[in-house]
Amino acid sequence: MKFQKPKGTKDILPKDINKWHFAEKTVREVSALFNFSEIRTPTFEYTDLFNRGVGSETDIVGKEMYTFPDKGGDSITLRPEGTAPVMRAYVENSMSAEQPLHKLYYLTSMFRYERPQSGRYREHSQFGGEIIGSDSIYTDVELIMLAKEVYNRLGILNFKIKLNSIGKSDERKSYIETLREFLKSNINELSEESKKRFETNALRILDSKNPVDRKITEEAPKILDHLGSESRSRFDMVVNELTRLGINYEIDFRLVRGLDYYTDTTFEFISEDLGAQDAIGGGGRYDGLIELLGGKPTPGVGFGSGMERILMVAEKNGFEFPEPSKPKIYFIALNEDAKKTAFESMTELRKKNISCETDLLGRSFKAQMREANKLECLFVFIIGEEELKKNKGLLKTMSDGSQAEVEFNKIADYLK
RNA sequence: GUGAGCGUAGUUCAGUUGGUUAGAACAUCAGAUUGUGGCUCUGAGGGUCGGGGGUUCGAAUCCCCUCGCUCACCCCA
Repeated sequence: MKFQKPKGTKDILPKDINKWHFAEKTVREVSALFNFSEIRTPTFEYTDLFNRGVGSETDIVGKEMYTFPDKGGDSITLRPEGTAPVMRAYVENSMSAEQPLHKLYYLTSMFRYERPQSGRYREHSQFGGEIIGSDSIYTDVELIMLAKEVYNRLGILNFKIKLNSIGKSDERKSYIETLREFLKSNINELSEESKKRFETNALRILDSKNPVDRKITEEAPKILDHLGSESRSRFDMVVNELTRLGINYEIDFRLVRGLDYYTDTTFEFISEDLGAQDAIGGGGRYDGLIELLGGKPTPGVGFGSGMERILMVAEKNGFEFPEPSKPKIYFIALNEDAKKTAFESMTELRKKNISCETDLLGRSFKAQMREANKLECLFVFIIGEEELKKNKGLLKTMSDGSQAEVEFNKIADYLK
């Protein structure tokens, strides 16, 4: 095999494409239902956007980015996540001047240089939503509802919603001190990774999968108990509203998220039908991000959700995707003149939005019939020498085998 | 970056303690009296057994290297 696709990428072949089309259509329909508008940003950005926006201490920026110098010497990075680019576009295009509130969604590829495994690719497709300009608790709630609706429409019902709040930046800072104080006595027992994090990003020790780490952090002070009263009551209001709307969730003190821009509410959608990579979506508030990127202080909240993972869960649940459309009528032409006539008729039918197909391999009558049958065409239109003489072809209905003589320019009238 | 498992036709897989031209099913294509599909029957094409090196009279099978895939760690969607 001479050429192979790069590691962690995939070809989506025709036999699978209808699943993608349906999932994408669902995302767009539900987004419209919630009055979200699509935004498209470039596939690559200047590297600095992610260094500043996502945080240089995060793993995504620290070790997972596709970064390279372009021919002019600028450092370019393939977009590893959706929020920072959208916020950059929001600021750069002065979108706040048009209207105070924006509800945006995207559906596009993300790139991360990681070792592939189940549910993880180097290029993967993500849909996400962002609400910019409001700090209302209803924005948090609405995003969760949006994601949930998309999942539900793809037959995904058995997922958990995990919630937490990591408060404002100063609250988080002081909590981290509290956490460090607590961990200090056990620091030697922590995993190597967590030891490093003790200095750089102690919060992340909470979401370590290492059993020893987890045991130690089980008894750690909870961030929810260390929030200011405003942040705490805001979180309670989000939770109460979700309860009122009948949404099931669980509060998880370990849910701290790996991107630096998050504040207050964080949430994740977890499916038990996946392997180790079990998050089908996640997000949270990022009230400081826009200011960090040079805009006016503006609140925001958003989430991202992996299309491959969504499709995996949908398939595992046996969701029945709609069948791809088949040509309605197959033209069997038995000689050159017949072929010309067939193409005239097909041109007319296609103008009328009727899908049709004919043989392009010069195969026998029988083989063409088989092909029509395999394509599940409802009709076959046969043109041979006799038909050309009569100026009428044979329209065969495949379901019952009946045939009728039909003029070449009147076929559409007979297709019901 | 670390670890484990796995690479045989398009696909799913057989392949006996190393032994002759590497098999099956499905799929593909072509026929089964001349211009008619599904079912059935017959036949055909398709593999440098991931690649390279080694051991051996002889390697798909044993050893080494390499590439790839898969899963897990890490991290995240």
